Amino acid sequence: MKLNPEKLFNILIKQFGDQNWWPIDFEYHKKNNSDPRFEIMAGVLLTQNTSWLNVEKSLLKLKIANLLDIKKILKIKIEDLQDEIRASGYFKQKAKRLTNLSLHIQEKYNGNLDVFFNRNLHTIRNELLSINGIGQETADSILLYAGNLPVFVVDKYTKRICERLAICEKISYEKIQNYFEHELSKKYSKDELSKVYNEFHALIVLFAKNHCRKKPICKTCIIKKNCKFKIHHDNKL
DNA sequence: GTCCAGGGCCGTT
DNA sequence: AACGGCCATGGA
Repeated sequence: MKLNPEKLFNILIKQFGDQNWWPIDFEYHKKNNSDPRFEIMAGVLLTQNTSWLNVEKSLLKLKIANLLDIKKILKIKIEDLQDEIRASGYFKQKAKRLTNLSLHIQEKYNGNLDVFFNRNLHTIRNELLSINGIGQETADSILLYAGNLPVFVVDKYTKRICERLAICEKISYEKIQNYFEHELSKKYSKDELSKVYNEFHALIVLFAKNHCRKKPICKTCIIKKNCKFKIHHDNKL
């Protein structure tokens, strides 16, 4: 059986169930009367090439300092912001990137995320891409998880899994994204797509962390019969 | 000690 | 267009 995006999605969701991303503490934002979407945007930036465990440390420090807010990010000194996010690495770059994003939304939309997200998807995407420090994956993760907009996110894991499971070749970000969105939009209605893309990417991350690592753990992998990756380290098959 | 993690920018070829 | 160096911390 040759895998395609829809089959992979069905296999993963049957095995692991709904993930209900983005991982976030909504209670904090209720108590604090703050916008959870900004925590998601900050988390997306901080997790660039960085383990989520380290990002959680930074997010916790930002909460304790009461800094998960566009205006407050813009108010404090950049050195102090760097200190708060040191645990998630590249802290000088990422402090600048958090500032770049905050400044953009503050200046163009008076910090109003409703106004920012309530526009054409591609308009927002191009705008995000124009901000230094935001590339395609970061932009799409913000659109999908903070904006609840229907975009399929392609990351390192998606590419790795696509190659190993022979779903598609080693091709560009856009081509993988177009392929997945094209296939899935044939099977799901417009209203379902945001949820499907949301769950799918979360499941890909989970599967890649648990099994399809750089050095894979194949013994307990549920899809190994479709895998063309040669080095099954712990595989007694 | 080594490897790796939910990328992106910038300069060179 | 494609590639390499760089950015940095902390867990396995």
